[in-house]
Amino acid sequence: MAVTRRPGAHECGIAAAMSVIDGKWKVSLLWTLEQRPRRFGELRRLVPGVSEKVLAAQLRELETDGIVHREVFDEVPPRVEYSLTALGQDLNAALEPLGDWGAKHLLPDSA
Amino acid sequence: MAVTRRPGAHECGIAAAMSVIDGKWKVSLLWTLEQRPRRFGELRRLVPGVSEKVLAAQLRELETDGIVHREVFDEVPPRVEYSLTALGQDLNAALEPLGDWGAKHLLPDSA
DNA sequence: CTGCTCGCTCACCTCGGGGTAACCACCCAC
DNA sequence: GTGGGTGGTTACCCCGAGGTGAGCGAGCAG
Repeated sequence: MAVTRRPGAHECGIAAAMSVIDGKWKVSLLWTLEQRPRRFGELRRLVPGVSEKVLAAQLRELETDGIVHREVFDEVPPRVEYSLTALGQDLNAALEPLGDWGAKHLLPDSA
Repeated sequence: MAVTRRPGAHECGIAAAMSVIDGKWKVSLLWTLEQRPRRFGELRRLVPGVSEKVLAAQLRELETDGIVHREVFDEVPPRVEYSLTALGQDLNAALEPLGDWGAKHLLPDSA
């Protein structure tokens, strides 16, 4: 979304956070990785609709932002596992109120 | 951002919430309106960089989503005031943890 | 008559995020 | 040799959010 940041209490914090979760699939990835570490192809299957290119790109962005950890196992066939860092888990926790708000006020029946 | 929504606990809630705050200037608007109701031109000045077209569009989206209230005063020169609804105030509150997270972990010095 | 403010709307263009498909190296099974 | 699965990279295209500038209708100041 590329939210514009202006000085101000925690609005700048929001802008910074938004820039980190900016990307069509990042929240889905965050949420999927919350459960347990996943492999690349696993993520591709669990997040239907994402292309390999964009999946790789957004995972890399999350990695450079310190949200996910990427671990390469030198096996054959090659294996790569992505997992949430502590920072990523904090981020997911910080997203919960927003999810609750959305579920409460926007979804047809959250009974 | 147009976050993709898939079934799941409150991830769909997050996706719904994200679709509401999706727009380059919406969080800034939310934050500016949090303080007090504002007029159109006032918002344009307080949120530097936004164009009139996009300001009008995003305000209208926020209005149809029930986040802001638009009140027209039949004066001359014309006056229009935008304010947060209760729903909008709830949304801002739900965004606070995210802002705190961003301020804490992403901003250079939040001391 | 001209110009200014206010709150928009409209037509036009740009730019980049994301989609599509092909390709890579490696190894195994058939 | 052919196909499949691993985890990617690369080139190319498309579309839509957002930026730009103009206009508009009313009224008041000069």
